[in-house]
Amino acid sequence: MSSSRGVIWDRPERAARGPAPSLSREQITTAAVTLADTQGIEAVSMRAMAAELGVGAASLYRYVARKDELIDLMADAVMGSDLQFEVRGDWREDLRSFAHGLRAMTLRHPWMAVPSAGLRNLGPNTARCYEQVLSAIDGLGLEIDEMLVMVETLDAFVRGRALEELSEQEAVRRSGLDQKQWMQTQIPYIERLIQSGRYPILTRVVLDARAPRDPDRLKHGFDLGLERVLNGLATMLPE
Amino acid sequence: MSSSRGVIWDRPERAARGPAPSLSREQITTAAVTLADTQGIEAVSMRAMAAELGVGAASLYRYVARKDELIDLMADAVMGSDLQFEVRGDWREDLRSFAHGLRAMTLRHPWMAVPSAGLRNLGPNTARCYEQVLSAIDGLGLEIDEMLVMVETLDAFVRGRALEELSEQEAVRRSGLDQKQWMQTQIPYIERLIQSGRYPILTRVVLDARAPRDPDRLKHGFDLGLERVLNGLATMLPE
DNA sequence: CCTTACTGAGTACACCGTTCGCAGTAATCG
DNA sequence: CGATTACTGCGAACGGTGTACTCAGTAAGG
Repeated sequence: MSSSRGVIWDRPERAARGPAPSLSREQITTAAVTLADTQGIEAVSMRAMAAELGVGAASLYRYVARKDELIDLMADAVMGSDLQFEVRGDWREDLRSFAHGLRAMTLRHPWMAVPSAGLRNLGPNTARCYEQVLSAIDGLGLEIDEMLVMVETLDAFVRGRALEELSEQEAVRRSGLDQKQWMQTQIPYIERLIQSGRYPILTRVVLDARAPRDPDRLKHGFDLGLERVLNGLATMLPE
Repeated sequence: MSSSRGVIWDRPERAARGPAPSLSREQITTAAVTLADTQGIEAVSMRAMAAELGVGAASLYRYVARKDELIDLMADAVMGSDLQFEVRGDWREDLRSFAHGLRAMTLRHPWMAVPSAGLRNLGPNTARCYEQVLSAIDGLGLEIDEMLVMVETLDAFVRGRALEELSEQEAVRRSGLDQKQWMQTQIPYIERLIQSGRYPILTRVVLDARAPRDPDRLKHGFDLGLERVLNGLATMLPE
């Protein structure tokens, strides 16, 4: 049930016999990514995809065993084309570059933040990215297991942040309202929270913190947190 | 469109006039949580919920404006009843306790890891939890904005880890196979990756690392990463 | 050249979230 | 005490969804 036979990356794109497919995986994938970026991931339905590509809905199942596999293709394609970072030799700078690249990629493709598109199926592009980031901390005297912990920890931070950063944005988008209007719907509740007196520190957050009023608060929070995480990872290094 | 009027936490549960509702929010919420825990979040449909509660599907819309609100209720209920941690006065121990509690909660309710159930709508229980964890780092000489960064960073790490830890488990569950069978479907692909020779470090991971063979690898990775993150957060403290 | 194995796709099934309208009921007001 | 008002439960229906089945058509291998 997982798929007709094995992982999609192991199935040949074109069969040995029979007529040539009228579509390519790449064609389908880029169409899906464009649709997801512009209309949201929930707009990527098999029928919508088929319409976009000018074929019947059922035809797509010649290319993909289940919709999940389409998502896998999308995720790996984006990892290949949109995740950019540099490995120059300074581990800290390199990991920072990776983190920024991963964040930027996720913000460009919000649907990448949801777990259905995780590293569930390690596509070739995804594998290349992790190979690259691992190479940035290779030769520092770390065991391979320690290297894994390091990358997984950083990855978790970035993805967790992206989740936080996108959750509000997604809530706004789904409500159909614009940012301002949505804010208005939240204000009365927040005020009631404050007036209840049961949340003194959250009250300070709302009243005193710069963050809620800073348009770049998410970016700032990310950058500050990232430096702390990198500080923490530095404590893993030998000596 | 966001909801009939305002946030659900601001709407009274029972109307001033008319017959008494035959269900309560709590009843609906606990039924939904149980269903999500046992059958997966995608099994939580309005019809299934209605059947479970012995009412018509449309009746649920007397309690909830959209399905999203039901998810909000579920998330906040779990934050209230299943997220346990202690604040004793040692900030590091307290944040560790929070992290462990948050991870345990997420593993017990995998659907909590997806962004649709994030802190999108800050329910009363969710607010109480964040109030509590903020109190653990109050009085350390940090600005309120710095306290926010600290909590958000830790939260991001834990949620990101939970996403990683659950993604495989979710993939297995959705495939309908058991763990062993699913593993078998992945092996040929992994072998091809290795044999391609393009991923030398990933090859070392597969061949040399203890992690892939360690049944507790996820817990270990979490604990190790958590200590690094806490080390990093310590570098935020004044002096 | 014929067998084999594929491709495209119409149709159908079993779901899904949500809306509408209507009958019934309880609290409030005059 | 009506009458009014505002609610409750919910059957039916609308427009979607993923996907299985089937069948005709086509290209390559032996």
